[in-house]
Amino acid sequence: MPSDRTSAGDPARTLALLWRDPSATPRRGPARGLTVDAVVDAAIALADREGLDAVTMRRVAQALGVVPMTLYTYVPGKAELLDLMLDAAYARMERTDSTGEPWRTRLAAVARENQALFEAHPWAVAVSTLRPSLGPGSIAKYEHELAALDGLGLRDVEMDDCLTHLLSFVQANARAAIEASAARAADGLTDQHWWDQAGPLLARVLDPDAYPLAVRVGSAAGAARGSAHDPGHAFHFGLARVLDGLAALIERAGPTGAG
Amino acid sequence: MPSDRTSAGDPARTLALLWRDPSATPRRGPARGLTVDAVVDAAIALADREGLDAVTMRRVAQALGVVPMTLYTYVPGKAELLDLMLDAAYARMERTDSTGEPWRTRLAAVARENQALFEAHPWAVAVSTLRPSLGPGSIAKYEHELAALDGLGLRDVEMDDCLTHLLSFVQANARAAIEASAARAADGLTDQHWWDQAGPLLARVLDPDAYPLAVRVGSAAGAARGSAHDPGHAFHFGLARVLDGLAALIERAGPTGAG
DNA sequence: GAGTACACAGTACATCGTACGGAGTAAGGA
DNA sequence: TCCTTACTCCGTACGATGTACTGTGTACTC
Repeated sequence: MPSDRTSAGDPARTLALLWRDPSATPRRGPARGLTVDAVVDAAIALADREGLDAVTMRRVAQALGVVPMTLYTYVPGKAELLDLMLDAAYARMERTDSTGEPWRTRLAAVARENQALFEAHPWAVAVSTLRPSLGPGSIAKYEHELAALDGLGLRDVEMDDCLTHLLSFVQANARAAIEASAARAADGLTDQHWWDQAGPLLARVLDPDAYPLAVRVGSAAGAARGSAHDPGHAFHFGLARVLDGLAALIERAGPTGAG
Repeated sequence: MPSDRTSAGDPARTLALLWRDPSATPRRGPARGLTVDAVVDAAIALADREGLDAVTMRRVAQALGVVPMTLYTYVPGKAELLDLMLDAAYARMERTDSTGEPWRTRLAAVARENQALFEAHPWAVAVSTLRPSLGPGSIAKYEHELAALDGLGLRDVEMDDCLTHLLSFVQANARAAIEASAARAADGLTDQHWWDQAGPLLARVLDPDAYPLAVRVGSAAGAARGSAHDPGHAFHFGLARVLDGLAALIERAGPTGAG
């Protein structure tokens, strides 16, 4: 499988595809039986239902009733298909209008929108690169999210820095949540079963004298996660920290439109 | 390729392997020609030199002068090999002693150690799950890093929260840096070349009236990144934000050992 | 000394992305 | 009008992956 997630192909071609540029649709030959959107939608549906691993050219083609190679007349390769999927997901994100709200409320809304994206489309965190692919979805999302940082007295570069910082937190948090639930699902082990298996060795090897903090804090954290605990705890905690961290910058910049 | 990065195998077996438990080494039969460490080291060397994609069972075996299937007498599967690689990398991290320093200095040191890990072993960000696999390397790392948060008046769970928050920032930052440089290397395009190709369409489609903030801020950010600019800018910016965010929590908790 | 548990090799299979070539179709220029 | 050309769609095929399975020979245990 030569070069999967590299997107090394002609960037102009990929951009034209992302923007559905007419130059990308042919003028001659038989009518097409499908559309790029149909391919992308089928791939997204598959990824939503069965995860990113299920998105193979064969399975997507099967869902559309065509033979695998047919997809290549719509899309240069799988990497570009993934780019298109992500941009489509971006384009369809809900964008709450929070103009007039204080900046913390606005940024919290942005964070929650992105969290919702990753909750609805867990595959998006694996595809997302944080380097926007400059499709219409990315740009619309970027524009919307920058609005939450506008009028705070930040310089342009700082606005981008702050947004990147916020989004990278949400993505890291989503990634952790997804991997945790994937690990739980992969080995169909209940926590009890897991401890029965791993406990004896762990108890022998995790010497509280050698690792006092790790054992104490680790078991406290494990107990907190394991018991009936707010599942979105890490998100709330982290978001509060991120906003506090930005506050030091924003409130120094000048409360022009801070509300 | 059934089930790659799932680590679904027997957790006890994996743990025994991580801790090099004697129960994992056999008592009968011919002497082994290799060791688990030799396999892990070969895999790490390969990953360091050619990236994680080059780490295939065949290539690792080749580097060791054995046939691919031989590796399976040392390691249950590839997923476990990756776990072992990560834990070995954790174990070998430099751990600067910063006791006595103020907490910001201590946490900054932790952040830099992790950044150095990802710089030396870029594959580690792809393997790392933020859910520690409980190997000796993970535990030693956890113990060391918790020490930077000890004596600040934080509850145990908060210590874990803060550390997770800090590490997840470093990892997200490293991921972005790696993907950026990978994208630059993948298509051997210079930035100039890229703009020649993509510029015309982009100029036509990125209407400043439709996306005023995106165009303005995006080009400012792009110019800042493109020109002679501190390459670690995002790290410094983000770290400062993270520490400011934790400060609100830590300094409220009580400056017991804040220095 | 017998039986067992193991190391190591070789072959084989399912799965992946996609290169390649052929058959048929519709638009553009003569 | 017809031929060329550009295109769609299909089928086959290739190299690569992780690893299950099946020997064959070795060294420890009783």
